[in-house]
Amino acid sequence: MQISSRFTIAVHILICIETFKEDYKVTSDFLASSVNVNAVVIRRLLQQLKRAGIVDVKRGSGGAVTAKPPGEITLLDIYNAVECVEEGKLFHFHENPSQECPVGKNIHAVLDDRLEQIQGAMEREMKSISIQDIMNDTKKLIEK
Amino acid sequence: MQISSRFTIAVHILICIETFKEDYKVTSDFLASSVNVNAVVIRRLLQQLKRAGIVDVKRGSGGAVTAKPPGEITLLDIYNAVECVEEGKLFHFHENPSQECPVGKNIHAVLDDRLEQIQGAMEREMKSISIQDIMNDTKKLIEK
DNA sequence: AATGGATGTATCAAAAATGATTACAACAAA
DNA sequence: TTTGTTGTAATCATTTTTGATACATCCATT
Repeated sequence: MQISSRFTIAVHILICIETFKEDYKVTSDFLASSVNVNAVVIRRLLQQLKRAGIVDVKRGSGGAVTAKPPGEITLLDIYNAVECVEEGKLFHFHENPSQECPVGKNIHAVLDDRLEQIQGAMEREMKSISIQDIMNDTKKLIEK
Repeated sequence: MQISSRFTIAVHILICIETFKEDYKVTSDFLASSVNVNAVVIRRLLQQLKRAGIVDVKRGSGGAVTAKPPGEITLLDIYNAVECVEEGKLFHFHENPSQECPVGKNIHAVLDDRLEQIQGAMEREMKSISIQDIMNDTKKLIEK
């Protein structure tokens, strides 16, 4: 199955925060308008990003800001923050392969490393892209 | 969300077919026992693998065999065969970003390439691993 | 200290995907 | 013709996601 839209929405949120931080108070309603989803979805995501140390959210007066420089926030950080899968495992393994069958008994031993290798390649690529990178592209497009 | 267990089950199936092809008729019931899921789940997967040209399944008399050498069946082939997502896209994009917002309007333009880059890294790694590779490891473990 | 705008979070509902299971027609070989 | 198997439809339960409402909590400002 696909990786949830939480991930692309979270990236969208961070780009918004950085783009508008000078000119607007970036509230969950503001973000909800840009992304076009319910404000509660945004608040839930902001909580996850906050727990991961990526953003700060102010109660009462309101508004979200990044908690560290955009160059230090990678897509992998965001993925890990919002993709709440057990131990960050990309692949769902079938639960109870037969221990009587020679193949069933060994399937984990022969597959686990390969799956990690694949997931590792994906994560390496995610780690190589920062919010700053995407901000640079965004600025260029907006200025045009 | 995670990639469905259809993927690991499909790999398990193929390893079973190759491991037992000399000694048993590998039926959906046989495979269901090793994987420990319902036989219909196996049959559905075998159909998907068949449509992708990976296995042949015999009606009536029964049994499944690989349709090409295991060295030519990669994990990417299997992934594409069973992970029935629209256009094979790994990431689910939020549907309707606001066209009024400068960020919403451009979010696809700035993200699509990056997402493809990540997915590409994953697929490259999947393509580098064949059923033969996994068979080699499996044989070693079984013989021990 | 009252107010007003915002967050944090619980709860419920709806939609989509997964996976289990039953049932049975179609098929092929003995 | 019998037997074992595949191919596939139909149904159900479960899980995950996403949408939506509601409201207590918070905090800056008046």
